[in-house]
Amino acid sequence: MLSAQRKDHLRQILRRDGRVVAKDVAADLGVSEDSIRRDLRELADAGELVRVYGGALPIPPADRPVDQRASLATESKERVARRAVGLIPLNSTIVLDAGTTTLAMTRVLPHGADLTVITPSPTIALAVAEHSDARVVIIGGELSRFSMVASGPLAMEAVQHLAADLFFLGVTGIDPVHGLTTGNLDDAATKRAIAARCTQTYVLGSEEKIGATSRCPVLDLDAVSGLVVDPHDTSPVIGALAERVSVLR
Amino acid sequence: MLSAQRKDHLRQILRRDGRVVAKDVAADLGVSEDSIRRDLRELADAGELVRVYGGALPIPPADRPVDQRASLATESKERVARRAVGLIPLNSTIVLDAGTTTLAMTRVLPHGADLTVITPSPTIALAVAEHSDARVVIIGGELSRFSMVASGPLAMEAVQHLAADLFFLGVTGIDPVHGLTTGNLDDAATKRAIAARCTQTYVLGSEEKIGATSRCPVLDLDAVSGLVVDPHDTSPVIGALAERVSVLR
DNA sequence: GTTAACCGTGCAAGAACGTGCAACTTCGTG
DNA sequence: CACGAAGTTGCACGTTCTTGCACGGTTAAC
Repeated sequence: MLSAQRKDHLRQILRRDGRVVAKDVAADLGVSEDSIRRDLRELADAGELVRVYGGALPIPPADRPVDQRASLATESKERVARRAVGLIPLNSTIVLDAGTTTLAMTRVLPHGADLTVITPSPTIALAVAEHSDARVVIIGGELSRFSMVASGPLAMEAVQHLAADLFFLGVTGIDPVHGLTTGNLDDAATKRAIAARCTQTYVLGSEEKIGATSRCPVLDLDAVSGLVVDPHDTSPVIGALAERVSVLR
Repeated sequence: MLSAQRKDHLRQILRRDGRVVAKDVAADLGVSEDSIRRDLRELADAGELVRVYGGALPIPPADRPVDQRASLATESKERVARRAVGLIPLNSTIVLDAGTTTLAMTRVLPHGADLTVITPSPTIALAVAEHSDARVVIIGGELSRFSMVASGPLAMEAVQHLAADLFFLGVTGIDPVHGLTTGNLDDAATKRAIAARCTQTYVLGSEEKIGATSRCPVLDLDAVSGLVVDPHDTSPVIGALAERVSVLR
């Protein structure tokens, strides 16, 4: 096991789980805890994580350089993103919708997982290319000014030619009564078309979406495979949602 | 075992396993570790991988040639961009290639000109949407890691369905003998396909491209409608180019 | 306050490294 | 064909880096 590779592994665990336990990793990789501790110390010196008793944690947002903090999602979105990334199997093809939560997902995508990421959003496409080694396929079409996503007839046609395992759907409203809603009619149609071409569809439900309703219906709650929510979210609406859809937290 | 053959083998292992362990490969191929180390060092010098203690790893995504974002447009590029934008008629449909010069064009696009801008580059798409009121159409396909442009079979197919008045082509080499060249084979094919679907093609020739030659031929000089160069550029090569193509400055 | 887990440091063994060198091959030239 | 130049390869050498262990101090938990 190469030292550099070990560090990559540590970074990945940190991104996936939000923490690193030195002892566990040492046992996992079959090396001494000393080596892990040394790696963690070096990564901490490089400013990539903070060392704590027993392992390491990500750098708290407040301590990060400002340029990083500006483009950061809220903590709720980051937790949802982490949970969602955990659903991605190796060697799979996934579709990432536009949105801040999916953008947060791009930062915690696993390396070396042989992923293909399809997206209608130029922003997401660039972010995936920058942060991971996944193949990136962009769906063409006219950019909707509303959401900066390819939509319209060109996009609808492009969608007909794709197929994927998972679709991570972003909406602006998730409500037990009104279902999944978003603000733009074209976008809603594109989202539906993508969902129809994917084996499973998961909705990303960060805090502020739960219980909200927008103008354009996208899908019914029972039309999706699951709803990924913030584990820390205690909203009672989630209980009501759970009666109609499988809730993952 | 030839050195070049060995290097191919190393590249292959790196792609397959995501790492190379010098000792293992040496044993596998029946050559000394020294030779493997030499090969790895050369591949690292060529920027194909990063050398680490014990072997080598792929280049981390963050360090790849993302010249688009990093480098600001030089003054030469800005003058070329301004001259090129002057060629755009009202109510037209144009294709903007990827590149820093086209990126500079997005900042000086006219407002209220009822433009449609088609592009295979997510970066350009976002820039156009931000700086102008043009309709933006993005060409889908697999993102080439080299240039962050949609290319490959999907892009080729998407290109067949478009039509435009003007194509502003970006290349990395413009030479009287070798013609128009770029660094990536797939990209070159995409550029050719786009040019075939546009009434006119103009090449953007900022200073550093004039007289330069890259590996992959894109088009002959006489296959394009014109070459837009920096009015301040006094390179004698431009004279030689003018014999084969109409030069606009 | 006691205990067990965790930490940092120093150290020695081993692995990997770069360099210089000699033997060998390849290639171009006379 | 002969010859020399240039390149490649493996080996030897000293150097650097990594690793696991031992030891004593520190921290968290009970």
